[in-house]
Amino acid sequence: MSAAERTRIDRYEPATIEPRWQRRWAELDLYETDLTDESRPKYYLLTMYPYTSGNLHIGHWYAKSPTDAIARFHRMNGENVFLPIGFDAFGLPAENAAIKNKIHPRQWTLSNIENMRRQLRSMGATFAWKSEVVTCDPDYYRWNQWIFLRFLEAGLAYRASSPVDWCPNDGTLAREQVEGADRHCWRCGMRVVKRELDQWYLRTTNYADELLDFSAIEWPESVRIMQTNWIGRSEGAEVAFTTEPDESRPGGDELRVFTTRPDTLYGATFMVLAPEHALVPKLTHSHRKAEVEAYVAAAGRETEIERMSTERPKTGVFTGSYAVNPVNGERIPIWIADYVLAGYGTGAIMAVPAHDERDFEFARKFGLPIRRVIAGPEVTDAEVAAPMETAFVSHGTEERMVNSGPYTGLPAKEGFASIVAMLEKQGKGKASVNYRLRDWLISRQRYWGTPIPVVYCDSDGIVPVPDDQLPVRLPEKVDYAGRGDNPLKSDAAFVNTTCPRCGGQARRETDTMDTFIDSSWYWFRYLSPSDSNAPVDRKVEARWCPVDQYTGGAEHAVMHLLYARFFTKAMADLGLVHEREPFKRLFNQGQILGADGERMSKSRGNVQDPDELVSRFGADAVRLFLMFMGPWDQGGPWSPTGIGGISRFLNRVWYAALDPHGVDAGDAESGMLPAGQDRAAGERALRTAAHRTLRIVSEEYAKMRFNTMVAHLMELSNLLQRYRGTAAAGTKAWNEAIRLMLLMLAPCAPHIAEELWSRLAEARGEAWSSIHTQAWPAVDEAAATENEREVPVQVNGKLRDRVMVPVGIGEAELERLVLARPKVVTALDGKAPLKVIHAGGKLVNIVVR
RNA sequence: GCCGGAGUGGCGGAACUGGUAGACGCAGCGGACUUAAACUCCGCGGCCCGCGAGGGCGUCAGGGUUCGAAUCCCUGCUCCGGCACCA
Repeated sequence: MSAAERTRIDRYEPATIEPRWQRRWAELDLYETDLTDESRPKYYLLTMYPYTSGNLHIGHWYAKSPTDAIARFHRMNGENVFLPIGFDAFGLPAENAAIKNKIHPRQWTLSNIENMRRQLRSMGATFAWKSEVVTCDPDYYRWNQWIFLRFLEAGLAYRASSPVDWCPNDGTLAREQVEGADRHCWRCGMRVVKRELDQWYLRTTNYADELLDFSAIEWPESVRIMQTNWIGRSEGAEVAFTTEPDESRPGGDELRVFTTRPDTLYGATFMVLAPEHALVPKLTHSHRKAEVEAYVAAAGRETEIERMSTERPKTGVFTGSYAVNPVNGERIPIWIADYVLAGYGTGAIMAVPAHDERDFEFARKFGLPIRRVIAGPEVTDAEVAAPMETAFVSHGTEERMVNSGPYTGLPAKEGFASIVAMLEKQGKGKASVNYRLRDWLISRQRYWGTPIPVVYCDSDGIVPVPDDQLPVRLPEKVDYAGRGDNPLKSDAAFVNTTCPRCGGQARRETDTMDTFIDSSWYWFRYLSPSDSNAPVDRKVEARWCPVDQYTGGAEHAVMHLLYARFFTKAMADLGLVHEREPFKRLFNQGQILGADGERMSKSRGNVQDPDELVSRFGADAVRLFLMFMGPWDQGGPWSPTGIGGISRFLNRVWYAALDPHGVDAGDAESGMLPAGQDRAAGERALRTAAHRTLRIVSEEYAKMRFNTMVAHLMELSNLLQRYRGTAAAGTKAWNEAIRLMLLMLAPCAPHIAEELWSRLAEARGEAWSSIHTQAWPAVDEAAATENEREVPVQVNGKLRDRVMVPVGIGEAELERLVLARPKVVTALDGKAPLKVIHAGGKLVNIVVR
């Protein structure tokens, strides 16, 4: 097609058509969901709401374009789709910006939201904007407070003093918000230190076992494994040792330990207590006092990083006391060492150096005895007696017990059970389960979050703020005064209040809630965003929950996704909701990295701005390109080089739809039907291709395989291109193929599909009705079936020929045909076939010797 | 160290449940159109040998199972994600 001819019809100009349709769709409320509509099945689709950083980057588009395509696909398939959007609007960056630019966090956040709304709209996505929630809105966070008060009443929230992870920027952190071997803050990267503080906790550990049960949800295995590991359930036993009396002390104190290896109890040669263990002062012998106190003090000063490093050699000191092993009455020394953690189990262990690597290292260093009590099936008596070079940790049905009194000779697994039973009988222990999971520390020492709704009264202690006084609002005027400190603390008008119980003077809690509280129930709020009676409308929730499909990044596997499950279960137990799982299906999309393969960040200067791409190529091209890049769960480095190919594809669709008879200049063949084809054959080929594509594409939308879905649309477009300008163009079959192409394109490239749809309707003189309200087309199976098929022919597994055969051909017939092929005859080289394999009509393999 | 996942052309990637490796696209090359360029269109394209027909090799490496392996099994290497002394 020459330039002159091309101007005969309008060019494809995304910059003019896209905003026009976006406006039109919004005017028509095309994507607002009627939550009361019960005539169609519901489909609750949720994408993780963005943090209000101010700008969307290409990663947001990568996450949200396919999500929007899913929404549109399901809507076309007759479901009532709800795809809400909102903003995660509390958090430290707002405060940092406030300090730096002297702008109020609220103002910073709200203006960022304005910009992000504009950017999100430019995607042309089907978000139900009228259901939007913004978490820094008092109408939202008052329900954080309300739910917190219900948790408090139910004993699910409590205040406790313990050593906590403290980040100089973010204040205290939950356990899962501290990352890496160097123990840094997940958000700002600062190293954390330990501090002893009074803080608020939520009892996530109450739900440890239920959180391990994933039977009601379909989540990626990797996430389930991560959560399982994070919860870290260990089955074992608690064993009571008793302290020995000596010349200065009476003894008789009970020292309980947790062990996962009761089968090794005869191998315990010493005990180790965490330096913080309550019995340490009492057990310290007078002549060891100085040394022990110095060690405890040093351990207290150390940062977590030093203490937790596995590289560091073991340290510890002897207390001077001894304990008695309940199974054999043996007297073993009690040590303290910082490799034993105060916060896990009982804060004390029995050390079995022969069968635990850490205890082994410690015993070696301090010359403590190492006694083997478990041996593998091949180990001889002589070897059992020989000194050990490493700890032997395996214990299954193969391994047997040695040096274990009456248990000697038993398989380790049996010994485990027998010893636990014996301990229980004698009252010296019991089977016990421990979890790595800790309760969720939610207190944060900063301004821009939800105030924790309690006051402290000198006479009444901790008093919850009554419901009718909610929300406890953040004061508008904030004085940062240049300190990194929480400005609420120095805000007298906020802090000083009266006790709701006695009316006397009281102080408000100045800590605010972890922002993960906000995201732990936000999808419930989307269902009734302005309900002023309850956080969740149970009627609507009953119909719409759980979320059918949740999409978002894998980085939230053990934080947000675990908190959300905990909240849902706790809220269900409080009768606030019906469902015990928040998200039925989860999909983790991959992450888009910078062109350098590194995480996109302003400081690296590798951030791709989507606005710029949209103005150059159009939203449809950007969306399609992101979907085409590769599997959605894979992500990868950003490279814009391929986007031109997508533009070309959309252009070809444009001209095929509007100008079927146009022929582009090319070689002499163009504009002619393929050799041997008449118009009818061309039409048949078009119909077959269109319906086969529809069959595959429908499946790929459902399976979220967008990259191959786009590839198949391109194949169909290439075929249309071949017939464009031929006698088959503009025929009924051609128009059908175009129609199917537009319908298939509609979920992923909504603007161009709508534009062409409306132009074609106009050309036919029909009234417009949006392509996005059309039903997904049905495959014409008769058209999609071909009557000939190509069968590859192998000789000894090597491809030698291909034959076209009628579809229903019998094996004998096919075999005769194949053996007569010249290429096959040559390949056989006169040898007689030993065996002929028909792989279900898909392939023929002739085996010769 | 432990637990996951992945290694396929110059690049992104495709290949159903063991059955034609490299779909689709990018970059590249040749051609048409153009005064010219861009755009657009037609064609070529794993590597090696060959004018060609064709042949040999080829999915991280090495071994195995099978008529047949990118796909299954064993051993090793590399990369990515998670965990960080949890007794």
